[in-house]
Amino acid sequence: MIEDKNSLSGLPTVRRLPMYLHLLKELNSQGREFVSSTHIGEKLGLDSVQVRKDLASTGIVGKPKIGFYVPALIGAIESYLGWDNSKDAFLIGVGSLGSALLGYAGFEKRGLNIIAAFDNDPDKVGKIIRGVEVLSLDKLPDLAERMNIHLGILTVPGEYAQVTADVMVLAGIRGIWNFTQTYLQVPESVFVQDEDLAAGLAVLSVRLARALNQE
Amino acid sequence: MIEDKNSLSGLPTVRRLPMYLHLLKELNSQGREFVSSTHIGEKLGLDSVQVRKDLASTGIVGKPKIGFYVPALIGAIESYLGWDNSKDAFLIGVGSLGSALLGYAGFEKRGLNIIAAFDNDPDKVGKIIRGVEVLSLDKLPDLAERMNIHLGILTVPGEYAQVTADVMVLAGIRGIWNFTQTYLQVPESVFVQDEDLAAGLAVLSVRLARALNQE
DNA sequence: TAGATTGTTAATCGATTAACAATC
DNA sequence: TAGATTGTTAATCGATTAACAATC
Repeated sequence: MIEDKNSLSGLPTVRRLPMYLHLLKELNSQGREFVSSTHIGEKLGLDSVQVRKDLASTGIVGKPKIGFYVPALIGAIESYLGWDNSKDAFLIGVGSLGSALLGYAGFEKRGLNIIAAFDNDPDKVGKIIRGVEVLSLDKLPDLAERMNIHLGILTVPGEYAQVTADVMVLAGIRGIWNFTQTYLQVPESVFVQDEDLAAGLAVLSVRLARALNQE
Repeated sequence: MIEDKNSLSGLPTVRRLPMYLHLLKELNSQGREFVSSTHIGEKLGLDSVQVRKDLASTGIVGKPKIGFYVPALIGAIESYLGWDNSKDAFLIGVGSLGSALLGYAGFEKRGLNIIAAFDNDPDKVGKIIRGVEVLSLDKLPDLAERMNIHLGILTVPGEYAQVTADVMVLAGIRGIWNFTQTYLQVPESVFVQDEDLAAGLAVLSVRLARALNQE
């Protein structure tokens, strides 16, 4: 079965699942056992039908009149997202954004372990930033193979994005979380997940302009 | 005319505009005068029809057989996004992500100026981080009014997100760029732009699992 | 039982893609 | 002129929302 690598089907749902998870963990820590889709929807500004459809995609089944058992729901979402399994990753480019991501506590609790960082700057190589050692980019191919790493977080300056991605692909990286502005050309076997701050800023800019002009 | 604040119409286009802009500036610096939608599409992995439709939303008009005049296109996109006008903003929460954003050079060239940062931690108040002074959160309401600030970047820990947002709204902030995981309850007159790293990580996780399992 | 809630099927909505006329 | 390219109108596709039967 061939899957279009640009297929976005189901992705809006996948993007909402972390919101549910966040709320459910809060409810769980408050000792709440059951929750209805109506309640979740109210808390997150979503329609209850959409909540039920999203949750159904994880395979969970609720009980009429009662709702969903919170611990089971948490487990189902984490399992669906694979956040109950550990995934090792490299981070490439230890600038300000890269450094911030190295210290982001949210990765670990979602199964993502950054086990090494890489940079070309001799001033940075050898340092330990937020508990992660910074290595020379030369060492990436060898290490990726030996440690069986398939995932890379790309935070280099835009002008080096493509050449760095080429190195990563050759080293066997199969997924690139791309924080640069550059559109990466990669083989079909590799997927790129773009995380573009500028896209959010664009929406923000347009909406702010509308809000300030219209009222 | 009442506008639904949750309206997403046109937003996919708005989110793609920064990509075009990035490419066009590169072409411009290479001295290229004209570019076709086909060429843009090839460089960015998009269909040429979609490129034309996206560009048309900015009001630009191309020339059959020739394409679009690059400098005019750059100007049209920047104007449509309002990136040619300066917008002042506050940043609230000077943790690792907040600090990284303070140093993000991409904001300035898109018309976003962070003119002050706020935090409740006495160790941080009074410091200057990446050229921006960190002030006590107490001072936000007074300063927002005096300086006529309507935009806030929220990077506090999740558990303080709602109370901090409440303070911001009372202070007259009209737009909140929300980097926390918390869904914010705000009045209709305020818009929230969520920027959720976990959403991207969720998509990445699901796609990586598929890629590694299926082949 | 009655009513709240789930889960499914159908309708709507918006965005993308296809087809094609207009134009330099 | 011929052909490449734009811009528009129609068709398709996927996601959201509405309607409603099933169930505890």
